[in-house]
Amino acid sequence: MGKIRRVAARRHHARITISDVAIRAGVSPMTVSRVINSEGNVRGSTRAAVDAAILELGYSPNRAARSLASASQMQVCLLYANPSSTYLSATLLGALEQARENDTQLVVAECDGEADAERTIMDQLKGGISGVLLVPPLADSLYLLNLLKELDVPTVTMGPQLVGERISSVMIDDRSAVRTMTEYLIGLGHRRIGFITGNPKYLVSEVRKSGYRDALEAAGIKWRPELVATGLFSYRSGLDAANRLLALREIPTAIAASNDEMAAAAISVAHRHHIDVPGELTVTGFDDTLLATTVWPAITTIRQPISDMSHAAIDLLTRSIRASRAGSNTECQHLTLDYSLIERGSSAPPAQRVPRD
Amino acid sequence: MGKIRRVAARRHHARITISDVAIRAGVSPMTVSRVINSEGNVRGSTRAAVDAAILELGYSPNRAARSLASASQMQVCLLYANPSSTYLSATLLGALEQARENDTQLVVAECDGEADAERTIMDQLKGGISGVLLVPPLADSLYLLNLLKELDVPTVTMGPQLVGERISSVMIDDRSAVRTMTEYLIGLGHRRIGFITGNPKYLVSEVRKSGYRDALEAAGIKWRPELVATGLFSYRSGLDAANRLLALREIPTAIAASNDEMAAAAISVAHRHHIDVPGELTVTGFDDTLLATTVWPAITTIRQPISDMSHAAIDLLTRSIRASRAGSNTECQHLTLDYSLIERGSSAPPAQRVPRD
DNA sequence: TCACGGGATGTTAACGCTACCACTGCTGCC
DNA sequence: GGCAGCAGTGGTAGCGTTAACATCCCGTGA
Repeated sequence: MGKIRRVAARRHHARITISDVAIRAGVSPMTVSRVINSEGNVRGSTRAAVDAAILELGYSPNRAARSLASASQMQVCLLYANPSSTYLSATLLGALEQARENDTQLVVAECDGEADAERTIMDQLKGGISGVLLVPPLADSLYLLNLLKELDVPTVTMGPQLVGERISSVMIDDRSAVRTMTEYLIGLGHRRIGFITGNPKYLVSEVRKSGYRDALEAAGIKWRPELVATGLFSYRSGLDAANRLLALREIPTAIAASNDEMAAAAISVAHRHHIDVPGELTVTGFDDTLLATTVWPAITTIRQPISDMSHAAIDLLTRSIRASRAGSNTECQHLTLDYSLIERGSSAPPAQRVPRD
Repeated sequence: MGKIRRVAARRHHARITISDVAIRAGVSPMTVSRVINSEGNVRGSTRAAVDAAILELGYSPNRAARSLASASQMQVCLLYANPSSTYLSATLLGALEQARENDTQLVVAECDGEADAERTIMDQLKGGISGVLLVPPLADSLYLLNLLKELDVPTVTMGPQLVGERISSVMIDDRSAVRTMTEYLIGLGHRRIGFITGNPKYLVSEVRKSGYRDALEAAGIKWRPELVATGLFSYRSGLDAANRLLALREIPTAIAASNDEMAAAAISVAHRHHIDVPGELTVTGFDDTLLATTVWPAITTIRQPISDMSHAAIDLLTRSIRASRAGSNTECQHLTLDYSLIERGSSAPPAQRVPRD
């Protein structure tokens, strides 16, 4: 008895495919593909018909088939080193969303220090990633940036635009942000404004300090070195810095800290000195981390659109990967997104000194 | 003149495929596939040969081809509602890693409240997701769990194992964790131990309180209602609860709070009452959030292995999706992972009352 | 001795999409 | 008129893997 060769009728998933759309629109699958990928050389009427069919059938392309056929399976690596979890989670959310949109696999890797970062990058490259996104503080590392440039790995940073480095970046204008904050304090009536810097080893610290100076200069307020205390971005360093500022003969009526942690520390020091915040002392932060709303009073601060930034960064990265694969040498881009000043309970006009109306 | 049909020699990506491995190992691609997917019915020696070939060639399977062939393009949705960013980032990291391993697309969606969650779930289902991971506090919502069960959507929660609910979950043993913490306090010599509960509307609050009672009972310490203050998990509610406990005629020598925020609040209240922590009062938290190490003294607390939990949860979820697709009706599982007690500066033996040696 | 069962392995045909041509008209130009 | 050029479209053959069979082989029991 002859054997009947049953053709494997792989259960049809009832999924709508490109062919379904093609039939519906009365064209070939290839044309549908062209429409989907918004290639040129498709007549307007054809395009419209296909679009209509897609809409009617609720078609959405199969990502797996797409990357298989186009051999464009993209993986990018988001590299971080102990940032605050607020920053990390916001970054991840934005990056994930954009990665999904761009049909790209997101790999997240932690490392501590540059040496470890180098190792991690090499490992990831072996693992098949085709681009790297650096978030602070790694985004600040000239060493890493040079390494990545030598390896010719498409890279985007979320951080300061490094002079001379031809690497794309997404950021806010830190200088202008601190200037805005300082101007806000001046607007409240403060004249004696202390400033707690960030860790001098990071470029962004210097940048933020410049914003403070800019505002003072613009308002014609003399810059006093004793009102600037160096911090390291940590709570502990904030305690020390605030102690120094509050030990001055004439204490400031406001303190602008370079991040929320140090601002929280300043509030704590003030309370220990029985100085009321904001009644006797205004304190402001930077970053709008969880901490800003946890302490009492809640901290007036600057919010970076972190999710939007990582969103944009991933988009930039995937584009530049595609471009470099296509052989075209794209210029690197620098995106600047808008920050916002979040006014909370830790800031108020100065008390007695400048009586207001 | 006949046309010569040139076969499109799609540029070979020099990528190592399953066939390369098969040739090297002297078997068929199918056998290699079986080895990769660790299916049964492969002889040990064959398996070894294939493994060797894989190693030699540095082969790694093409994810796109895999999901295409197995029609297993899986998307799972991680649904969250304003959890702490510490929790969120840890969850995301674990989930991302496992999702990658299981070749699954992770979609993250935020929502606030049950009504919004329902809408989000419906949207995501339309978007093609095939499973849902609920993280606290959504994991606690009977309403959502019932909804998901009715919709027959594979679901895993990171949270309490709800009685009667046939939904898989991953968690730590909260009851035992609080018991451990309380026993630690008793071991330090504390006898008068206050407890700040979580928001009564969440099951986990009750569970944690039971752990406190367990420990007291086991140590033969009488349970005093006045030593239990109800909180809501928030910093503010922690202030109120701590104020109540510290207003007692005889104040406790230790306070165990149901989370770090309330513990931080308790420390703050103690300081305002000029009570030294941990000299005169020990305070402990739960969760090991960023806050635990930010405040001073740093809080002794319980750490949940959050990344490991989401890791496990995603694995559970993808398995159950695969199972439900295969038609087999899997039992739901409940995984319990280990917690750890992190000893920090906020705990010490009680002061004068119980002189030690 | 031989059919039988079942474990181990091979074969074939998808999965849904796109690269790479081929083809069809039409325009423009010598 | 013939032919190159080009926009618009279609046909075909994969991309790398796995599902569903088909086949082989070896030990067993009748």
